[in-house]
Amino acid sequence: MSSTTRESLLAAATALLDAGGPEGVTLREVGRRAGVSHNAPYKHFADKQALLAAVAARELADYAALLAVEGDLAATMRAYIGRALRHPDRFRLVYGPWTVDSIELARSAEEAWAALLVAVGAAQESGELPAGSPHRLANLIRSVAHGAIDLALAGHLAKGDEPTTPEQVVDDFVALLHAG
Amino acid sequence: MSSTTRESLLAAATALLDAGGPEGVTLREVGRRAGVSHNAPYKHFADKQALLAAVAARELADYAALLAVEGDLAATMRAYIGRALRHPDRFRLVYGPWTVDSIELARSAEEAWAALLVAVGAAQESGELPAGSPHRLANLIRSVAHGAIDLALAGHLAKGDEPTTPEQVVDDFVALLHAG
DNA sequence: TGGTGAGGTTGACAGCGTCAACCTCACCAT
DNA sequence: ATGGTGAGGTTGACGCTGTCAACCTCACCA
Repeated sequence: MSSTTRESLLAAATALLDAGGPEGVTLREVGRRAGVSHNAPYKHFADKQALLAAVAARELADYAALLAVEGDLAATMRAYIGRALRHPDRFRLVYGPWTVDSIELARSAEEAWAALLVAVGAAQESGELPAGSPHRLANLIRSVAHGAIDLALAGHLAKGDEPTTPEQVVDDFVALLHAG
Repeated sequence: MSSTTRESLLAAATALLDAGGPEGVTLREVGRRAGVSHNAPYKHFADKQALLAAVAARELADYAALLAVEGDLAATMRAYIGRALRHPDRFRLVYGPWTVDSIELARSAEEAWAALLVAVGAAQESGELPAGSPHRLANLIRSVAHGAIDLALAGHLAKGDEPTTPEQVVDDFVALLHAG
């Protein structure tokens, strides 16, 4: 049943990612932390990429759950931004350059997208968002949030003037949306 | 003057990045490509991060130059998107997780930000963009473009429906801006 | 009861980033 | 002229990494 070792490996990998960024995640250290040999991870994951993909899939699933809670869209996006800023390395991992394609990861992405679409649709019905293609609207708002977060993480949002937060950017965008 | 070896190292690193992503850039291979020993790079760069920072600074300077050409903002952003999509790994490197802070990189970032501010100011004067804080407007448009590009590179823009391009997202945003 | 496969082990391998020591030679002050 | 010095290059070593191969164990089922 749900071999606990696999769970320990995932937990160790996540902890290492949080603590030391992508460079900090080493298959051998993951093994050590999980209390197994340096090669045990290969009994549960094809290779390092597969392990990281599993970690990313979990984080992405959490994003999906977060986007699925009812409420106004502005609050939902703030929650998303909050989680991303709280776990920056996970965020970067999720949207990083995947050379492997994991079913698990793809399904989490699908869930997140579906949840966002529902939220946008609801916001349109409640009048919070203007009418129009929900797909395009969802892609737009997603791009704003993602861009603001990623730029903030890279230290490029505050360039030249007083510090700007992703929340501020998204709020500006929502205000603009209301004006239209 | 301007030791050519340094230039060769940068060129080799850039080529490796383009060809094999971040994992493809190896200090030893960079040395081989440049026709020097595996330790020669250390005579020109403190470590691997410093070499990559120099590559990133160059790309960022190119972005700055691109943002500085006169023209309507929509076209400028399309040019930016075009270059990012043409060199995805450089784009990711530039906005990646820097643990070192290079003067060169910081200055290129400053240049790019300044150029964008000028472009936004001009667009406001020409009536292409609405009035308001140019800083906030610049951060917003930058976030949209950056987010759309990064999501597209991660394969997350086209999820669920027919393919969506970053250009489309930015165009939608500009249209929204005009409506307001 | 015997075999089999999942999950674990140890040991090896090449490649990596980096450090240390050494060499060479153009260049400058004496 | 000459001596020293520092920039730019070399070779060799170190420990760490991802991965492969071979082996062990033991619960479980035909």
